[in-house]
Amino acid sequence: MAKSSTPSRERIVAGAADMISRRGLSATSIREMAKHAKAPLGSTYHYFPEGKQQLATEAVRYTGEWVARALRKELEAGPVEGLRAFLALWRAIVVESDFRAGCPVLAVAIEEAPADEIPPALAAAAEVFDQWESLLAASLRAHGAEAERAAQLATLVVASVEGTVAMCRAKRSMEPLDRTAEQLEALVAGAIRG
Amino acid sequence: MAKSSTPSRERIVAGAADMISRRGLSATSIREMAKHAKAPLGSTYHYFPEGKQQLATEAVRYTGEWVARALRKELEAGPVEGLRAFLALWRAIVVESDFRAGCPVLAVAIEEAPADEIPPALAAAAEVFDQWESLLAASLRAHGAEAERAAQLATLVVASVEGTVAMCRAKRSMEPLDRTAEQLEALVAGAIRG
DNA sequence: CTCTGGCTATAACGATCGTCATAGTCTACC
DNA sequence: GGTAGACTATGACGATCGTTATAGCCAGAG
Repeated sequence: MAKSSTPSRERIVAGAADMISRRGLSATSIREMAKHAKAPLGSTYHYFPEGKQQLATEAVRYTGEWVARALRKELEAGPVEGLRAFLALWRAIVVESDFRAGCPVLAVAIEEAPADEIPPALAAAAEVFDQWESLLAASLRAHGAEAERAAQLATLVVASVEGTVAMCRAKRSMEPLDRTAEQLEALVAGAIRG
Repeated sequence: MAKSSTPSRERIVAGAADMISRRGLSATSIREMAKHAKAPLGSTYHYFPEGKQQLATEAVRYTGEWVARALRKELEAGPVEGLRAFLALWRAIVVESDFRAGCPVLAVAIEEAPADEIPPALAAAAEVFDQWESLLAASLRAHGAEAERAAQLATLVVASVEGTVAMCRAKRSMEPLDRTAEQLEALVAGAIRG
């Protein structure tokens, strides 16, 4: 085989990320994910033999990589431009879904509360947040921001955007993101200036 | 009857809020909520005849009121003190649950993505966010902050704390909240000074 | 004491869940 | 052309979901 490298597997992952971002992890069944990706149910267990956890983990990582790629590219023009791209990206997801979709990474991070062990999907979410923060912090430092402040600001950006997206969905309004955007842009601009 | 006003009903709501904050709405069953509150399943439908939606709605409002009460009290000492109390409150929830609990309002806000109509629990979440923002913004304005800036900052505080709590849970570390706290305190202090 | 009505106990309803097993199809290579 | 192995089709498993129904309990009012 091999030629294939069918986008089938990737379609499932991307579709899973989308559905998780709308309804949360445990409200999204494997059957629905398969149907949404026009793949048979059997295929999901063929590609993801460890079941739902594996699929959720890959969906988180997929989203993480997708956002990180956009972030890396836009950060080349500077931290403010990177921030603006980050904001625009989430704005588009919320607007284009008519306030129904958000961030699948946050959705997974919130729904996993095991007693004994850490599920892989939760660990993946932590790594994705770290990755986004690292990209922002590195760019801030490269433009003159002090290290500690850069780290703090990067965390604030990721956290507040995640929270704001959820608030926009609840309120069915983009005003929270507008407000957060203005504050964050001023903060980032100030950090690389002084 | 009437004398009763048994705390039974309230116990169910409080327990539901706690469980939702740990596992999310759809991962929390009514049976488990009843058991957690040591109430029979029948009672749940007696007190909340509209079922899970009603219970979720009341859990959101219950949490909203509880936080708002703490916020109102501590804001009397000023915006910075109010912010600190807000941060301490969420810090305690995360730490005392060993990173397993978060904010039930956020959990509900994220898990509801209906096609046709807005579920009452989601509307309640929007109102709770609004309430928290209003309290913070009013305090900021009362201490000299310009109105627009106060509103923006209030949104940023609520959103970033919500997001940070989720990040702390995923990373199993309080570092994100430490960083966010420092940034927010500086911002609030700056806003009421100039 | 009787009776009323808030609360509980118990069982069931259809639906759907995650997961697995098994047999079948198809394609790529020898 | 035949064989291997990737993928699909189908159906079942036990469990659990939200919800409802019905019968029973038990305190307080008359």
